Amino acid sequence: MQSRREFAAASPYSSRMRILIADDHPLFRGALAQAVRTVAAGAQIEEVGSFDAALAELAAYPHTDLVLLDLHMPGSHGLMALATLRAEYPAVAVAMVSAHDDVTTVQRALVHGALGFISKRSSLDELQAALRTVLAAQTWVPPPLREDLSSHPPALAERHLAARLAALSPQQMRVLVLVADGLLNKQIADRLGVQERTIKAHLSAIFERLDVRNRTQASVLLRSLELADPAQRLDP
Amino acid sequence: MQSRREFAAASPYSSRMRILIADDHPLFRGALAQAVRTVAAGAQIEEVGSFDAALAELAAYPHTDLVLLDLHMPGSHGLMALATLRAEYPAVAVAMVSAHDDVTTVQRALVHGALGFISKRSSLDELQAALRTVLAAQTWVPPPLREDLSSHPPALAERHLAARLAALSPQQMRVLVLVADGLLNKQIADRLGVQERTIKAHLSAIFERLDVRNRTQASVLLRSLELADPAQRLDP
DNA sequence: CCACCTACTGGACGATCGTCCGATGCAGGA
DNA sequence: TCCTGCATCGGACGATCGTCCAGTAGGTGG
Repeated sequence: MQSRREFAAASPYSSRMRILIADDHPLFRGALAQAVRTVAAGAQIEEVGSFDAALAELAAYPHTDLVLLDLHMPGSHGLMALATLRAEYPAVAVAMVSAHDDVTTVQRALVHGALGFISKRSSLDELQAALRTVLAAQTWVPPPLREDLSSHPPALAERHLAARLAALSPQQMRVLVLVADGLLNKQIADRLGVQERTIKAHLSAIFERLDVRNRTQASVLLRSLELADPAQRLDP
Repeated sequence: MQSRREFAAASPYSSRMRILIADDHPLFRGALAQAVRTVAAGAQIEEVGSFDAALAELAAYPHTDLVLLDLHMPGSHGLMALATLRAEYPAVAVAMVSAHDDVTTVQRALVHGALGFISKRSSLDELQAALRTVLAAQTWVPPPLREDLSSHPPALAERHLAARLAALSPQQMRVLVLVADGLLNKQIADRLGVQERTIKAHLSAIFERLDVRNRTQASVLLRSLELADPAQRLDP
């Protein structure tokens, strides 16, 4: 799949590996951390429960080796979180973690730069195997899906979309995310601490790279990374 | 669930029932038509393979009694097709038909005005029971999901979204769809055969009813009806 | 009949958008 | 070192957006 930069397997001679676990389910997050400790004894593990917290953690420690990113958590709009993270930290490997492990979703995650896709329905053995694989900078997908994935290449439109989004610089991606929230240029400028003029310059570049004509079309492209959230029952 | 108008069960004394089957899979479409013929002998059945064709058919025969609408077909962006159809023909009952029958999707379809949800994985007996139910203007959902659906009410945000979108007039919905495609006001005006001034007036009303401030936020709302398409492999 | 909604249109106006020209400083790769 | 990309900013300008004021016409239901 397309990747901005090759991931390097963490060398045993280097400093301790740093692994960030981002999942809003504390129990599963803990189980994930325990599994990581089992397969990578010396790893330094951080746990967060929201996408914003994950971004903050990465901002503090940009040299993180691997992020285990839940597909559905507060602030992460499906694959938008993956794209944001890939734009901001191209050198950081990201493995998606989700129970929503249908072929198309896994395929989309890989196309958009995920190193692997770990199913939450994995057994402990499988989970550990998955972690060993991604820690060695190898792609992992749930075994039952491998045949389907290899026989059905991703849609051309999806790869095209991924290529266009991957062409954006980190700041451009930040601007695009805010545009897709419906903010005005002035508001985006204030949010990012720059002049409105700068936002306009970014937008012109964004439109050119995404091959669109206005902000609405650009946000449609980004929003297409949104996935239907299978667990959006906030109303008891 | 919310509905603009109550559906009336087709009276046996009235003229023949008119049923529109919209599904891009010819085989399943035929099977569906056969099942309809079995449970409603005298019904007049029309079959189309795209959402645009469905709209054209309804434009020609607005007095259709029931539409069996595939969730994933060319031109229908997930639940956007349902919303469009409900806005245009509030009196026409719509039953969604899909193999993508997870609880959340079914629930969203009902919230957005579907009379029922028929799973493509149904047996022939179940399919006929489902058709009899929706033809009697009763809600149908796949039996395995009924317990889940009754115990988990839909998200407040989803109902709020549905209420706002259902408040739009047919023409306003048409405008919104084109806005969400990134078209300029002038382009929308040309497409609908009116003045740009009129589009602006519609947009002001749309923004007020959707409680948003600009076209980008409005298109985000509409696009949230989009579902991840499980079968978007166009690339052999 | 009248109130109400829908659809369409007009003038005017400020706000916002997006692009054209240009510029600077900085970091990283060839 | 040179070159490219990134990020920032400026002026100017036309295009577009969105709202304020207003009006006409048709259909529907109480």
